[in-house]
Amino acid sequence: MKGKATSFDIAHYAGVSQSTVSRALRGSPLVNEETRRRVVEVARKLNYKVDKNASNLRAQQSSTLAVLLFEDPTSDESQINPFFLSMLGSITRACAKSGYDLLVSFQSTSNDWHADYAESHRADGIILLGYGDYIDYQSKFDRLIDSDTKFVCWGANVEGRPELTVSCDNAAGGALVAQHLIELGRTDCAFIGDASHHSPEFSARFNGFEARLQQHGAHVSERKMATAISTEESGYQATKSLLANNIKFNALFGASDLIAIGAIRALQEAGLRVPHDVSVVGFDDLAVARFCTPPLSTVQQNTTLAGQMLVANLLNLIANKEVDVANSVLPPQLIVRQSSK
Amino acid sequence: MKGKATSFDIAHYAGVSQSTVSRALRGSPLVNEETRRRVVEVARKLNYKVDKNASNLRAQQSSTLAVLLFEDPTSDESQINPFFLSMLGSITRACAKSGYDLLVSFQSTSNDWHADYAESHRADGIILLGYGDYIDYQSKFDRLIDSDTKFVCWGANVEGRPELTVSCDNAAGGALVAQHLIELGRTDCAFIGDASHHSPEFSARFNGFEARLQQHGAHVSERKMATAISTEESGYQATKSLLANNIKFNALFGASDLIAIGAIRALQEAGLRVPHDVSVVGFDDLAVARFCTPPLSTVQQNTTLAGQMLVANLLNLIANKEVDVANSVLPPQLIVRQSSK
DNA sequence: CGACATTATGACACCGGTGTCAGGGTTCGA
DNA sequence: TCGAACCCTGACACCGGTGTCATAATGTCG
Repeated sequence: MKGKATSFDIAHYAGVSQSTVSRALRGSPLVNEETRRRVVEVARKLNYKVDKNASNLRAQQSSTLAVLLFEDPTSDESQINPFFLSMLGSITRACAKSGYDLLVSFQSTSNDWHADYAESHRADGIILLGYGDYIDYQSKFDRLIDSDTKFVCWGANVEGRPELTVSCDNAAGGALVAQHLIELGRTDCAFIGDASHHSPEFSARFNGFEARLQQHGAHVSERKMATAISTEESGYQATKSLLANNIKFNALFGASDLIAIGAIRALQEAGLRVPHDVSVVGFDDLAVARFCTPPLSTVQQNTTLAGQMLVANLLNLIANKEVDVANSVLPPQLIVRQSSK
Repeated sequence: MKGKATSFDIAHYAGVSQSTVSRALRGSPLVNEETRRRVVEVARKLNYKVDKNASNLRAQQSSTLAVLLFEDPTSDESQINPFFLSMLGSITRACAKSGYDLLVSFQSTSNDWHADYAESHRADGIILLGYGDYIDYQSKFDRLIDSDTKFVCWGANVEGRPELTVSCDNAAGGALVAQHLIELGRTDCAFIGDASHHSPEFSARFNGFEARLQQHGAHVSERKMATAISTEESGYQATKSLLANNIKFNALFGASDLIAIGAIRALQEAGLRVPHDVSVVGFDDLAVARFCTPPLSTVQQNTTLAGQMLVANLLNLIANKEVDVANSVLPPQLIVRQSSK
């Protein structure tokens, strides 16, 4: 036997037609139990595996999903945000459970990625991951919708299409942080992140935070906000610039854990004690949060659930079934550790 | 135009045959420049994308690699070892650079994964990642070799086939740690990990460590060794059991960062100060290492280079080209932080 | 016992490309 | 003017499955 065995080989050895082999192996009820046993046996012996390319070509589907990871072009090329890595892990598992394969790809935000994966039939659907520029995305969403590509997106809302998004309730998360700081009596807050419309997730966190503060007569003054992307370095620099301008505060909310960790470094370098002088809270609950100094209070996003939800919703879209929109906004959870006392 | 455009559609609108379309789009020198321009133009307008399934079927290759991640069945299901996640990131990038797609899959060690991905033509080659049971692997390697599947493996050696492995020079890394502790005058060492043949990487680290110690008249006594897999919890438990037996030491080498971080927790809980009472060194240089308390001294494995090497070697195997065996053992680098003073 | 339903199977077209081969048209040298 | 060489193009078989349709074999019932 040269090369791999085909269904014709199996047919030959089992003394049936190729059609019957195909049916037998896919559990068609049209084939006699006895015949099936014989076919399966021969297939096992010849170590036969269905050729996915042939099968997918004919069936016009791929049993494959694609994950596209977008990275902030300004962030460090070599390091991938651990939050998305953890998400990737849970997506992979969820895919496996559903019998789908997973293609992974990194895309720089500027890339002309389009709907390539789906249009070339490499994947049945696409999952988009990344903190990114909301404006820039919208046109790409349109392109995907135009070409009737099935996709779901983490975080960013697709205008008028709630079924395409799975996200954490960022505003509720921000509110949890505010509530926590209020209870600690630390309402003179700084915010490091990006409250503008460029970053829908960060701004939602900020808005929820600010709204809750205002309910208690506090608020974040413009002066105490600094812009950062989700890296330790960026959080460090942003905080440093606040301190350099001699801005005072007794609490700091970092829009992501990496930002908060960078902020802590800046604070400590400036001789401020965390949490004694400044309470710090992050967002994400990365594995790092537990181990850093001091252990970081943060808002946990349930990545396992998020991954399952993304995959489940995408599969529903592909099957033209109803998507559970109500449960696609995941509840965040406050994790209090030493950094906020 | 219902459904996606095919090469026949392009042919129709460009006024040429389907064969010419195929040739034109793949840059065949057989096609006239003027004709090619016309075809490309029409293809762009109709938003045509080559169907990968058809193309792969005919060409009998997939331009896809698969990564199989093995996890210790005893480790926490929900958390993926960050070291491999980081590796995954660099592999993804290396793949993209070579124009290959990447399939990602998790496998429990017990799984009957076999050569499925390659045999069903879903991937041209396979990358194996994971700390695992060496014995268990060997039979699976045989299976892969038997079916002539192209694969490379991180860490574990494939008997007599050095071209199939990319690894860090674990022994050299262990030696670096020993040297460092010797210079600190901390030669009364504990080792947490697995020095048995079950874990080729951990035992290589231990052996290099022990050998260097012995060159300086020291060594690790049997009593000061405890077995752990690569999780924080396991490192914590193992260290705790040593301490419970009242074993004393002034240095501790954790076979991985997660182990070392767990060890630090156990030490601190027991009232021991790191590094004042015990110097702790890990292995991997996870992102966490920099942020934990105290920042962890460790041996860095260059995951970026490792990913590139894995992909490059695999592509060479697929193309039946020579593999750069000499450079497939990557040099480790000692990173000294506070945990070892 | 003939009409008809039921079950199991084979033949065959088809999915959308790729590679081979044959042939039409032009140019160039003899 | 004729043939060889060259360039470009189209026709067609083929990759390895899947789904449809036709049909043979067996069973059921009036």
